[in-house]
Amino acid sequence: MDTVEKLLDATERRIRQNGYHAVSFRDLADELGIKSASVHYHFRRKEDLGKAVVERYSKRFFEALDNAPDPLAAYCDVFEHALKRDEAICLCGVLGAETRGIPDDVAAEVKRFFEDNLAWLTNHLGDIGNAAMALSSLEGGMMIAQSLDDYSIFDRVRAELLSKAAQ
Amino acid sequence: MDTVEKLLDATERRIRQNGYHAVSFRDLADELGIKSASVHYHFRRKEDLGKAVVERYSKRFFEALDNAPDPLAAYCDVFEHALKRDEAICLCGVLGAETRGIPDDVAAEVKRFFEDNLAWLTNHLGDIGNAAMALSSLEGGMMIAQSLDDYSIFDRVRAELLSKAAQ
DNA sequence: GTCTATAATTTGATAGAC
DNA sequence: GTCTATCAAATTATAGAC
Repeated sequence: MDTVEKLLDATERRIRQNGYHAVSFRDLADELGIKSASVHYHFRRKEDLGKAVVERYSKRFFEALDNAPDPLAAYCDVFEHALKRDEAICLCGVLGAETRGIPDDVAAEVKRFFEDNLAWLTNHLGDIGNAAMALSSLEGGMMIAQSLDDYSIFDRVRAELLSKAAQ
Repeated sequence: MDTVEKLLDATERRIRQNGYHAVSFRDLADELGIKSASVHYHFRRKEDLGKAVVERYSKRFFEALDNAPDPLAAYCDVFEHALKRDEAICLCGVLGAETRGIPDDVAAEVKRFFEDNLAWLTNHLGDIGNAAMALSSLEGGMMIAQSLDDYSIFDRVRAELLSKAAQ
């Protein structure tokens, strides 16, 4: 795997666990066994790296939703995977909470992620109210599960969403 | 108003808008027209300040819920006020997203806030599934509304919560 | 309670050799 | 593409005068 990909991996994990401002070029370099100047070679500014991470995250997110037989269940699955496999919340959930404190072009990319999510959900669920509830509760449920260090609140959110949708 | 109260105000606003790591003693001092050494006189370490802010926030939050005739509507109101009057999301929503990247004692105070919220909601709504949905969707709805710079998603969440509760 | 002064560390970023 | 070396700025925090 090339350095760029490794940098994107390490940055995504660190932002998702600690927040944008808790990620430094030196820490990333140490993790990869290189020097911080080499990180700057691949991404001149920190916001270039941040923007690239969000773009890759968003692309992968929607690819994982392709051709799902049950859209809402598939949608919940993607978030559940992100939470339990990676032991971290949604990248855009972290960055959205820090919106005003991060560079404008990174915040713009996060905004686009949420707009695309609402469009996808509205398209597949047919109702924008249900779309708003699904996105908000899953994002909030991840954040609270992380704070409590207990996934059960996320599981309850998922169960409620699917049971109310079946009515 | 004394310096401690002014510091708590400024810190709360800055964390809620930008995140924990985007708040510095110098910025706080500048806002109050004092020097950063004077901030350290009142709060020796940054985590002492952070913990005090969460404690005050939590105390005020539950005071605002006292004696509400309609618990769920009152609960939504508190979050709506926080979002629209302060033009910022929930303090613990920001800190919860940064959980692993902030000092342990601050994270512990945030965890307690969410535990208390779930207990209050479960007590007043009677069902822990509804409690999980209310807390998660309101927290998530605030965060996404901030990212989109558009409150309508929060308003939809609120409307959905109240209409589903009435069924 | 606030100040000046300062320490020690970390940060994002660049220049130029290899 | 990675390195050494370095910079300017910012950070948390402390000592001691007033």
